[in-house]
Amino acid sequence: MGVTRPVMRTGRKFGQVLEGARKVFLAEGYEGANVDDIAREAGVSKATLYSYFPDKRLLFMEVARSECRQQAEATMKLVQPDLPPRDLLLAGARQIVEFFNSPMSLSIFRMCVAEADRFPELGREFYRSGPMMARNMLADYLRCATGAGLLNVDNTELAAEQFAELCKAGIFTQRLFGVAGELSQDWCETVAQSAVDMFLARYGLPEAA
Amino acid sequence: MGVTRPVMRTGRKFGQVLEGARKVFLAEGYEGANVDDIAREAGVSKATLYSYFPDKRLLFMEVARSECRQQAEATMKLVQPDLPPRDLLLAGARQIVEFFNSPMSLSIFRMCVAEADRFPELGREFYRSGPMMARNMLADYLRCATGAGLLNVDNTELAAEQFAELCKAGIFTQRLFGVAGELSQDWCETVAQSAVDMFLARYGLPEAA
DNA sequence: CACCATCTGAACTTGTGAGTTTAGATTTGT
DNA sequence: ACAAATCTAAACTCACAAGTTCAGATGGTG
Repeated sequence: MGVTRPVMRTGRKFGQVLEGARKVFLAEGYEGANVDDIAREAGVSKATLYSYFPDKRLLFMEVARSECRQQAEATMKLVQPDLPPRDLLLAGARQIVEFFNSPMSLSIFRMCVAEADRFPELGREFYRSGPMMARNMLADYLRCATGAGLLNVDNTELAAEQFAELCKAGIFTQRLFGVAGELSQDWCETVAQSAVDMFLARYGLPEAA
Repeated sequence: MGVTRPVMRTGRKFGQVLEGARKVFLAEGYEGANVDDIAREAGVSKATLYSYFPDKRLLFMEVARSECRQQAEATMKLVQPDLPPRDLLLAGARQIVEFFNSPMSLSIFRMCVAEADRFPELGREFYRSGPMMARNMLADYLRCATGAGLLNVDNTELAAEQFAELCKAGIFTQRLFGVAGELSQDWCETVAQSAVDMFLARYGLPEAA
C-alpha cells in the first residue's frame, strides 16, 4: 500500500537521461518526441533508459515535475515581503510575465495542456505544483496585506487569480498559439505595469486620502 | 494563383463526415482520434471520407474552423451597442466565461494549443478567427465608448486583452488542466461580475462626480 | 432504363514508434 | 583482481494507424 513512487533506481546515468528527455520533449512535444532520439540525445542506450523509467509517460512526468520544482524555487527568491504592495506586486507580475514569454516554460505548459486529457494525473500534478502554488502564495500575501491595512481585498483567492490573469494580457494567447515569438522587454514591462495599475485601482486604498 | 481553398467537393455525405469528425475529435483529441473511428461514427466509408478530405489534418482544421464560425456568430447576437458600459461589458463577460466553461469549446481550444507547434497554420487561423476577432470587437467598442465620454481607456487593445483575461480568473486554468469539471452558474456569475468591477475601477469614470 | 457520380467495405501497403531481448563490455566496490 | 551492478548496441516483436485500392452497390436524373 502507498507505493507512491516505487523506489526509483538511481544509477550513474539517471541525470543524463532526464536531461536528454527534457531537451527532446521541449523541442518536439510529447507525441512528437521519440524514445530513440531521447536515448541518443542523452548519450545512453535505450535499455538503460527503460531501466530507469518503465515507460515514456512516466519519463515525461518526471521531466515536468523537475521543471516545476525549479520554477517554484526561482519564484521563492523573488519575495521581499516587506516591500510596499505596489513594488511587491510588480516583482510578481514581472515573474509571471517572464514565465509566459519564455519558450521553455511555455513548452512545458503546452504539453501539460495537450496531455491533460489522457493523463489526468499529469494535469493535476502540474496544476498543483505550478499555478496553484503560485496562487496560494499570492493569496496569502493579499490576506496579510489586507489585515495590515495596506490593501482592501475581500475574496483573496479570486483576486489572486485575477492578478495572474492580468499578467497574461497581450502575451499568453499569442504565445500559446504561436502567433508571436518572444516579446520585447518593453512590452513585457508595459503589461506588468498595467496589471499592477488595474489591480490597485480595484483593491488598493484610495491613495488621495 | 490564390487557390486558398482548392474547390472542396460537396457530395451528399459531406455534413455527416464533418459531424462525425467533430464528435470523435472532441472526445479523443487530434492524435487520439483515429480515422476508422471517425468514418464509423459518421456512418460513412473511409474511402468517402478521404474523397472529401485529403488527410486527417485538413479534416481537423475544417472542424475547428466551423466551430469558430459558430462561436463568432453566437457572440454577434449578444451585442446591444446602446447599453450602458457596465451592462454591455457584463454581457460580454458572461459570454467569455461560458466559453471557457463549456467542455466542447475548451476541447477545441486545447487541441489547437496542442497542435499549434506542428501545424502553425492551425494555430494562427484559430487565433485569428477566435481570440483576435473577439479582442478587436471589444477594442472597437472601448474606443467608441471612450470617444463618447463613457469610459476612459488609453490603450484599447491592451485593455481589451485585460478584460478577456479577467474573465478567465478562477475558471480557465482549472478547466484547462482538468482539475475542475464544469463550474456552477453561481461561480461563473461571480467571476463575470468581478471582472467588470475591476475593469471599471480602472477604466470607468469616477461615478461619484 | 441507362448513365453518371457517389458511396461501400474490406483487404492491403507502409511507416512508425514503443518496448524487449541478449550477449557482451565497462564500471565500481572490496 | 574478482564479482556484482550497470551499461551498450543492435536487432527484433508487436501493435496500431494513415492512407490506398478496387470491384461492386446505390441512387438520382433525363
